[in-house]
Amino acid sequence: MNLLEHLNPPQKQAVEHKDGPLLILAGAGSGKTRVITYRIGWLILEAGVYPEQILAVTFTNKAAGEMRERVDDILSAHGAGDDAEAVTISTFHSFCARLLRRHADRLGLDWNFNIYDGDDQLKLVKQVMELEGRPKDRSESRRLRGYINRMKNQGYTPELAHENAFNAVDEEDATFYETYQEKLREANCADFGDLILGVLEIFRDDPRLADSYSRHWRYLMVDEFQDTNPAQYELLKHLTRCHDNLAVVGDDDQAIYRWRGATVANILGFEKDYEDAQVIKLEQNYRSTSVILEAANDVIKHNPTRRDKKLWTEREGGDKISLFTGGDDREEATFVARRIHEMAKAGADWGDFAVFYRTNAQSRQFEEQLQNWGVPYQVVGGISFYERSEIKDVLAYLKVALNPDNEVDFLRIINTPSRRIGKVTIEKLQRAARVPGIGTLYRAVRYAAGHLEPSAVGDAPIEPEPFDVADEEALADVDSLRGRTNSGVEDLCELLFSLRDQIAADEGLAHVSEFLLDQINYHSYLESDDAERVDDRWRNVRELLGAMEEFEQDFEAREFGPTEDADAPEGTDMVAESRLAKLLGAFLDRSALVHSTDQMDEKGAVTLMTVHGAKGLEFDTVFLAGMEDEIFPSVRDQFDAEEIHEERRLAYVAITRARHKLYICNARRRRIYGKTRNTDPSRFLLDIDPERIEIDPQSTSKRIRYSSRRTSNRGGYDAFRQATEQAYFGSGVDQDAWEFDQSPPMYKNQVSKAVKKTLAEAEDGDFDTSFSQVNPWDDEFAQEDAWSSEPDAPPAGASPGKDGLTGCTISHSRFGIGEVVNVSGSGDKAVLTINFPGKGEKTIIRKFVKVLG
DNA sequence: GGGTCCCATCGGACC
DNA sequence: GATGGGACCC
Repeated sequence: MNLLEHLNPPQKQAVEHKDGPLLILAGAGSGKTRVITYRIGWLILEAGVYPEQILAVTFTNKAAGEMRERVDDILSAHGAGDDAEAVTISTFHSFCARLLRRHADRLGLDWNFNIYDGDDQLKLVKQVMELEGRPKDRSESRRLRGYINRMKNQGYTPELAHENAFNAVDEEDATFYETYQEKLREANCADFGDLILGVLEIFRDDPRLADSYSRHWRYLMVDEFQDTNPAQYELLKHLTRCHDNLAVVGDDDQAIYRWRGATVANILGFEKDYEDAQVIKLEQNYRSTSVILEAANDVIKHNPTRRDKKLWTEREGGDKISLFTGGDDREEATFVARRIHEMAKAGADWGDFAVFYRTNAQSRQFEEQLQNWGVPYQVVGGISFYERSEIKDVLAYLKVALNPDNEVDFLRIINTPSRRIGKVTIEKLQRAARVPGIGTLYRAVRYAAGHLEPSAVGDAPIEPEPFDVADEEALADVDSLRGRTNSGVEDLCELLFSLRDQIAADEGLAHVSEFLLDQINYHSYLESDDAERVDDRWRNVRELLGAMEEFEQDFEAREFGPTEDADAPEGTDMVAESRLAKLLGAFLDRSALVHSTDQMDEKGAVTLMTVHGAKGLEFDTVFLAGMEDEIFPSVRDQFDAEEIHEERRLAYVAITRARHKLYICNARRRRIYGKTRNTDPSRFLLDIDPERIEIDPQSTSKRIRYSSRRTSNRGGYDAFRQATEQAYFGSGVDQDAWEFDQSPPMYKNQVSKAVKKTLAEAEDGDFDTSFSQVNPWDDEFAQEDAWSSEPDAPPAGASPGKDGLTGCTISHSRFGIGEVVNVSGSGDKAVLTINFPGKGEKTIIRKFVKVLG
């Protein structure tokens, strides 16, 4: 069989691993997708495994799609093309969404629940805050959303959140989480975190159900394993209850989703959890030249506690990395556009180029300049198609039609386009919704519209049972809305009834939407809303309908997992039984879970994306833009050791995307939040051996270390340190809060506020203002040589401990015995990075550990 | 009671 | 630069 002939020995070994746990440490560009797909092929073709028994999990739909395609190719080439369909290849979220749909009732959800995205989630948080009489506070609502997501990523239900609360603030947040969760269930909705956590709850509750799924999918494979969070890890544990055939592929150096709850401990400690795990390292890089690879290594080697591995390539040498420094961010963008234009003229394809930046906001300059130079481009990410307001509007109607309890979406559509239902009316309806016997906003609207009897599509009758004066008043208020001429409430009610009738009658999805657009006169609404953008937005709406038609054609309710375990469908709801309801549900799920990075397939255009979006991709020529401190690494992360490690990994990911040529760009001055500021070159850029860099002839600055600041940003760093210590030691908080471990509790926020303040003070003083007067060009004449200047202050966390603690064994009251892997600062307040076997790495203040020697 | 406009605020990477 | 909330006008 020639299946394995194109694989190198470790790849081959990984592919031919059949049973038992397997950890594949796959460096950037080492062919990991190849290994996964060939292993799937090998299991089916050579090892007698049924395709239905294989489950491959990825993080993005794009990765899943690509994997399916390649599995399809491999199997087809060996005459088993039909088998590819039967393999389950899915993202964590899609996979869980499907499981959850099947067993929704076990969580107190109905079959027709909707999925809330981050925006919807924030709206619900605000509603709950209002309900609790908390003051409106934007940052507080965001913080609470963040808290809830963190808990869910940890696999914590509200109950567990309470159990793990350290202090009063935690308790309060956990209580909020509890209320939020109740409201979410009342709305018959699930947020992203719920998809995973919900399945966990079901499995925790009924291990036998987990067993049956575990017996069904006997061979599991997980891509990008370093980005799994504790909840996802637990999910995998449930799914491997009846076997231990778990093959994971990952690279700890590419872990960039810590902020999403991912924990590298999963990959660093895999063998501890799966004791007889085989470990295979893929270290040969097939993608990049050695110049690029070594530059990446220059950067990443500053991170402590990496799994030992060394990438190598046969592609010795290669073009040096070109550095361009512009006077400002506009010059930077102009350079990129012009250089791409030149290279394309010389024969390169537009599709060979990519521009990476740290934040989406940076894309604007590049878009403008690329347009100026007539370069075709596509922006990946940013505001996704499904996040556009016109798309969300249309989908909100459909979501409510399917699931009228969905309050967030109900509020979205109640007066869009205007039905003259304003704030006061909405408040009345919301009060009425709380009257027993009414219960939801939808039913309040039906009540207000006089539809007390059940509707044709099986809604329950409305029988309000007021039990106090407030209820009576609420009902009287809502009664008063009834019967007014042109009542918007009645219109809305009629519209929802028709939509539900059409779903029950199994009309086409696009047809129903067409009807909707017509009924609400959506085009004129768009026109009145924003006359300039109406064409654009209407085109988006048409595109959505096109997507529906396409989806409808391909749709077939496919089997998913063991059929005998499906919870029996119940009820005689006409909507529930229609094909269109299932189709619509599936379409809405996909809309919620598909991100715009997933639909990037245009050839013949330059790709613009964030570094996060770039993971897993490769391009001939990469422009890595905005390589300045406070941009990359991001301001928000530069003082926390763990965060800076993550930023460094991000830089590593960016560099290793390039096949032949890497450009690194930055600007000496940049407009940020409306203010122009001088910049410092990124510390990651300075990490790269200058041997590998050449200054582009067009560069404004002829030096790598172009900064004209008198001091390095050391001053800011010291200010930070002081602020941190004050924040920690001044407020007398609970000791356990001091470790900023994988699940940073709530103190971070308090600290960062103090830090911000101190930094602001530092800048008001002699720190920042002084160099705004310095001629930005003067460093060309500076006396220091570009390379003879002192090395930068080591980044936080990477400086060697003065106490000689590194390598010491210590003990901690909660985590037990561990080994110090890194020290920053000194004395009692030194920040230690400690590896606790089996528990992963924690960052703990010196005075809370006992040094054993 | 609803609609509009202006001001203030805040700003990350994503399923 | 977007977005949301509140003041003010209709």
